[in-house]
Amino acid sequence: MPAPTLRDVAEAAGVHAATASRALNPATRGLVNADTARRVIKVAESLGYRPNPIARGLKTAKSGTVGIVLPDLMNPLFPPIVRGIEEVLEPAGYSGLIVNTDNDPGREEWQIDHLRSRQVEGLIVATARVDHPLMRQLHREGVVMVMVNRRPEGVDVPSITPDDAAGVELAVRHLAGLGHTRIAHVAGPQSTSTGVSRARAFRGAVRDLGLDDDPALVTTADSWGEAAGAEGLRRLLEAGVEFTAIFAGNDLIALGCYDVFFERGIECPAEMSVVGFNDMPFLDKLRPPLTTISIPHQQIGAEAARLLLDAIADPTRPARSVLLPLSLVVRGSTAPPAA
Amino acid sequence: MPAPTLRDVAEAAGVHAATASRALNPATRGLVNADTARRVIKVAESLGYRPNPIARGLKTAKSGTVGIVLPDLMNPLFPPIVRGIEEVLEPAGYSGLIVNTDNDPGREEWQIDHLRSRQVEGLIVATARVDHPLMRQLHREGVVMVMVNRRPEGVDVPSITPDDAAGVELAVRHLAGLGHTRIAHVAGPQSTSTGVSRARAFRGAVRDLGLDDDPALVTTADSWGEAAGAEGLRRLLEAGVEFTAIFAGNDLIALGCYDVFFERGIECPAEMSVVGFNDMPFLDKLRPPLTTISIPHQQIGAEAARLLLDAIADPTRPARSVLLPLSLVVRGSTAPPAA
DNA sequence: AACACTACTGCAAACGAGTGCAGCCTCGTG
DNA sequence: CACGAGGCTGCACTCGTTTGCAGTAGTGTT
Repeated sequence: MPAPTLRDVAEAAGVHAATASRALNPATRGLVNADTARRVIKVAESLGYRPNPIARGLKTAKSGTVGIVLPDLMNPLFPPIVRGIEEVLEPAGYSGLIVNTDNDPGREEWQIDHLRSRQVEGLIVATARVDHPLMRQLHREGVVMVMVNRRPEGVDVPSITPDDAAGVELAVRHLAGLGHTRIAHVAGPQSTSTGVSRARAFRGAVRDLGLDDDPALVTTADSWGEAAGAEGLRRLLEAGVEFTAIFAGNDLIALGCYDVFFERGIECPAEMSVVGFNDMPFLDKLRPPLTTISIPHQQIGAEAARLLLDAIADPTRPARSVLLPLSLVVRGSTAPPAA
Repeated sequence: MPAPTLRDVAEAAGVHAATASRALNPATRGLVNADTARRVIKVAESLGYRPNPIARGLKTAKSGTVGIVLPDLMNPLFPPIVRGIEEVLEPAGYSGLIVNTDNDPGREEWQIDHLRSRQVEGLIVATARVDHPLMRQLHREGVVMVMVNRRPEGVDVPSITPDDAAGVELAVRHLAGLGHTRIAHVAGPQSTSTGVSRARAFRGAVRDLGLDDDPALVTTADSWGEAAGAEGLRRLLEAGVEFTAIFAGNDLIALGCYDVFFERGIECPAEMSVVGFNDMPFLDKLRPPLTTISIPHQQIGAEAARLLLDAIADPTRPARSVLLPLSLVVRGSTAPPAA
């Protein structure tokens, strides 16, 4: 009871393997007599024939797999993206091979090497580092790929990114609408592209809305985590700067702020408002529930996969990039400033 | 600049492809002259040769991939498990193909079919449904697999499960140690194996510790979510049963209890203690931070992968199963009962 | 009736690596 | 010097599928 092969099907249908192959492949089906094709298909079905993708891949140099390169699957940001990716890969007959880089350049290189040796047809790269000689090299070598969450500089690669600038403006406008005029920003690490773009957008929004544009109001955390966020807020507080609201570089940094509120007895949102960025799961369970900017992660993944499939189908097509709109989720961590 | 093949290496080294193959494969290296082998290896390296796993797979019927079947990657339970799995798969030269079933039996069957046609060498199955004719059939057909989070009934398949009963006892003992004698249980759905086993363990622990064993103290939620948990606690409250602590079937159910506390003005932990189960991420950010039972998810994944690799290496080996110990994480949601 | 043409099908050669078998050479032994 | 035994290496086939090419039969045109 080994799995039936194409030959078995051909034999049972009384035709040559080549004919069976053509009959089973929709693209070449036109080359064989319609009756014969029908017969072959029926036999294949009754035998429970499944084409062996390995053999097929050997001949066609296509593996039907794409690599998904993440910094860390355990970051709640990524599962929805992966989900979105698979949502479009699957109907197209592709599968995704997921690897974690832990943001370690050496590991990233090793993992991508590993993926290439597995003959992936394309790469979806979601790592956050801002420079990437590796990407540049891969692109030169003709590896088709798309980037997620970051626009590549100088490399002609499709990318799909959330419209951070618009999101930041949404947040700042919300705060300003509540009456805040002195808003602080605990930015993410400036070695990441999102870190710098959000910080830049923050300054822009503050100016556009005519709020206090005081450089002392922004500090940068040295990682995207809670500890670094807490550290950042402490710096601001200890510098004696006055402000009534905080725009955090991401939700984790906002959570770090919560820790500082607790440790210093600051009431949120009565004395201090915060807005995060990303809309991680379970933010609504916090006290107070965190107001944040929601990113359509799943849609990002889906769009990325679509772009990749396009690029695989026609590698010469010029790199198209997509900017996805974000939305503001108002919860309990923002309120008008104390009079 | 196409990737160099075995032939290219052989040619460059002045030997036949067969010799090169043997030289490169540690298992057959002994068959060739040591000097030749060294030379071939050096040439291969300098050419940047990588064996094509597709071609290799065709001949050896091994794909170097295993399937990972999850209900839903977006459930925070699974990423750490996946991480653990890849942690051991990777050094062994294997990769994991992840699929989501959404707990839909039809989809599950389709997905597993898909995996099999991709020639996976084994399956790690982490779906939660309690009956599984499909598993039985796969096992009969000789598909090697291991189950995670659930012990299969009647099928001789290795499994790796957290020691739920011990975990439940840890929780109840903690509450009892604080002085609680009337502890309620909002159980998970009894259609899932963990739902029933935790409920059973709860009754056992209560009896063992000599606490009030009142059937009115346990209710069951009809899903593992927050809404269902809230609903369950409301039922208990409205029935007028007296109790000072709650053991929730999982963390989400505990979160549902938080919602009810908020809506009825119940002080936690002053008036009511709660303990959850699973130790999801960010539980420490809640007010109060949730006391819960921690499951070593990553270790579970790693252990599962090890078991699978063993089974692949020697399919005749009898199914070995592992029960992993859990631990209690005491945070702010538990305190002695109000006097 | 010869011709071109279409429509179909089979043959055989790939794809890249693994492997049983046979042959070669060399060495050691009688 | 002849013979056998190892030690290495090459030949050729295999895995399951795709695909260029050639061949056959049937149809229509002149």
